[in-house]
Amino acid sequence: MTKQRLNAEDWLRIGLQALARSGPSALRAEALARDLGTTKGSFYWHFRDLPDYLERLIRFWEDRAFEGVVARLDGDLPPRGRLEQLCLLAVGLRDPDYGGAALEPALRAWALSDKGVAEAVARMDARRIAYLKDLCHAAGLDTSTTPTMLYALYVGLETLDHDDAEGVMRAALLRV
Amino acid sequence: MTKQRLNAEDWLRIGLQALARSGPSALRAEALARDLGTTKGSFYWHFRDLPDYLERLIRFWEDRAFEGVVARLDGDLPPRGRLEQLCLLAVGLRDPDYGGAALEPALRAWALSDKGVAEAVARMDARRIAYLKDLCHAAGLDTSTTPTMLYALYVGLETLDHDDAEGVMRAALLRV
DNA sequence: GCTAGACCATACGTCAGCGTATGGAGTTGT
DNA sequence: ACAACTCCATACGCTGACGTATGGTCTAGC
Repeated sequence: MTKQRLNAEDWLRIGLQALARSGPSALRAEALARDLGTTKGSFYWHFRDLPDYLERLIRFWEDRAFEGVVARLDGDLPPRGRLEQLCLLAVGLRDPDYGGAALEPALRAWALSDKGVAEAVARMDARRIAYLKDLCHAAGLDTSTTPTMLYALYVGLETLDHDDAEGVMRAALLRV
Repeated sequence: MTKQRLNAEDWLRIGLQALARSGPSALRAEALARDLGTTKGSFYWHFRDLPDYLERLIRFWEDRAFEGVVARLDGDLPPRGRLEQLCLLAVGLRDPDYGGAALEPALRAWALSDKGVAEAVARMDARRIAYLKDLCHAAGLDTSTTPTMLYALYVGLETLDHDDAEGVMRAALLRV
């Protein structure tokens, strides 16, 4: 039932899923090939080598992880409403095709042993916090600690994989 | 200047440091031996094999990570004061001999690919959150979301390795 | 149907890291 | 001094994973 001819994006998607499921050590050509029901012959057709694949994998994530959430925001809401919607969206639904909620903790894990990944994650964090800061500013909230606090809370809830992450985030939003 | 005869604890300490510095992939016998200025002959003298070492490493952490912080609390403080002291201690000083602030994110990274580690981390999380819940209860605070919120914030700040983690935590404590 | 190119399977060389075997050096007690 | 024990160095075989080489299969276009 799995498709027989693959393209590079199939390999990248399965890579994010494997990363989310089993951590960075799952990013090996032969193991991914098994997941896709093929062999590494296909892998080395679509990618020069493993570093090439990993580099494109991290860019694949980076190209989607910011827009994916922000694009869903309701532009008609006032700043405060958009802030709350953003925080609740972030801790809520994720796309399982791209690794689901476990992806980003695994990415941070990967960043521990790969400088390029660490830089990509740092860029993403900075970008998101800057966006949160703008929203807080527009909503007339404190901008010195609140944006970082909300973001750290998001990262922590994601890491802990807490059942009622949304409830906790909601309680926190009542207090900012 | 490094000591010539080693014991098992030397290997465990260097293991936590390597884990914190470079992630789980650094937990290899020969690499650790280089760090200690010896060879894997010593490693296999003190440990049966790698699984044995890793198992003892995780227990080594588990035996210290809870008591290490709680023992420093000032018992004379009222509950609310102890809660605040605990949160600020947690995001603050760490023992670099045992891996420093980067250790626990690396442990969570490791947990992604090792079931035993995942269970140990889950036990630790549950234990700490239960302790926080007791403190919140004694302080007359909400116990449904606040303990998890404070803990997730701690985990997030630790993961982000934020410069002013203490300031962010302090701001959060003003609002619980 | 045939050819060209895109895509995949398989076999192989290479290397890193595990675990073992064995001998040797250092230390302690007598 | 010697024996016994603790601890470490080194050489070796083995496995898993990377990357290459080479040939096979599928599909599009004519």
